[in-house]
Amino acid sequence: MAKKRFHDMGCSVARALDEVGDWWSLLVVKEAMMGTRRYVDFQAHLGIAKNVLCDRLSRLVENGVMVREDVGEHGTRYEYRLTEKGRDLFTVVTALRQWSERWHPRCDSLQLVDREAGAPLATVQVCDSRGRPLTVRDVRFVEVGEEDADGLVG
Amino acid sequence: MAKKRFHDMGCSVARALDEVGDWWSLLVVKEAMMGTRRYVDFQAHLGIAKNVLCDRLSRLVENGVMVREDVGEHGTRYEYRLTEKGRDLFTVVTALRQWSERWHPRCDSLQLVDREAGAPLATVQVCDSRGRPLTVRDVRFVEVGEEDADGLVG
DNA sequence: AAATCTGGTTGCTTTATAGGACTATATTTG
DNA sequence: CAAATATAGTCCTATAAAGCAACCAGATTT
Repeated sequence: MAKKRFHDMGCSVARALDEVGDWWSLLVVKEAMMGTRRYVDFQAHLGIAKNVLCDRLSRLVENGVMVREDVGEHGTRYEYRLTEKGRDLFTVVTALRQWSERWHPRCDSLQLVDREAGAPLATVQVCDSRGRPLTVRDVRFVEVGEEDADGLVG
Repeated sequence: MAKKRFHDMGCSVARALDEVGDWWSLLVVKEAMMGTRRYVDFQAHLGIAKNVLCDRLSRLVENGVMVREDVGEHGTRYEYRLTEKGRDLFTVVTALRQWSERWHPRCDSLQLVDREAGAPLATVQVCDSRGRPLTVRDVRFVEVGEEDADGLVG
């Protein structure tokens, strides 16, 4: 009767969600991407309960998405920072952000721009090997080593 | 003491996760993207509890991510299908899939290929307005209407 | 007529989450 | 020097959500 976990479902999407699909997890990652590093700041900015924050940070550290570093020059002080693996979730978070902006406009006052030019980012898209955009209807799922056809989606 | 929802946090990522960030929600969407349409099939393929599946499907329909269609030619029969909004989550799901494949190789036997060429997809990336790949360290978050600087991430 | 299929609902148990009180160490303030 | 503040938690309790099995109702198949 324990909460079902997804890591053993033989599906990479499930495996990913097992690590970052909990309530709050991706928001903690997103907050870290905005520069937040300290426990109290995560707590204040997100409005998350302290014990839940504790649990999420621990799990993210366990899974190699973040690291906890002692920076206690003055007093008890730690920093939670994204690892390479964590920073690599930028695509996921940005895809979510853009999806949200397309379907619920004006719910956010923040905009992402590239640091160099100050211009808005391009839309994240799934593309084929030659860079042409694809929808879910343009793809097939094949067993590695086998051929497999399936119908249209939607 | 009710579960905290994210829709009113003034953050588009939070808003997105409020709709599809529940345990199981994105897996249901992913399953639909693979062609599954019927209640019993979602249940069998995912191994999700029936009442939870009920709740997730209802919420996805409420939020316009899926639709429930009566196709009861023979007996009680409905189909749950993705809407345009739901299909638009393809980028998010694919980004998650690719992230997972990078960080936990060989946990899935399925591969996505484009229907036309049969070739694997390109890697989903965040790019600037001219198509050059960006990491989270290459972006800034600005208040719309204002300028705002922030430090490096990670 | 009985069994099966489909799409649920209900009740029960376990786990998660929210919120507040509390702690321990270290630092800053008066 | 004493008191207040800061940081990073832990512990406890109440409510909500998840998992599981049993049950149900209409329609179809056997």
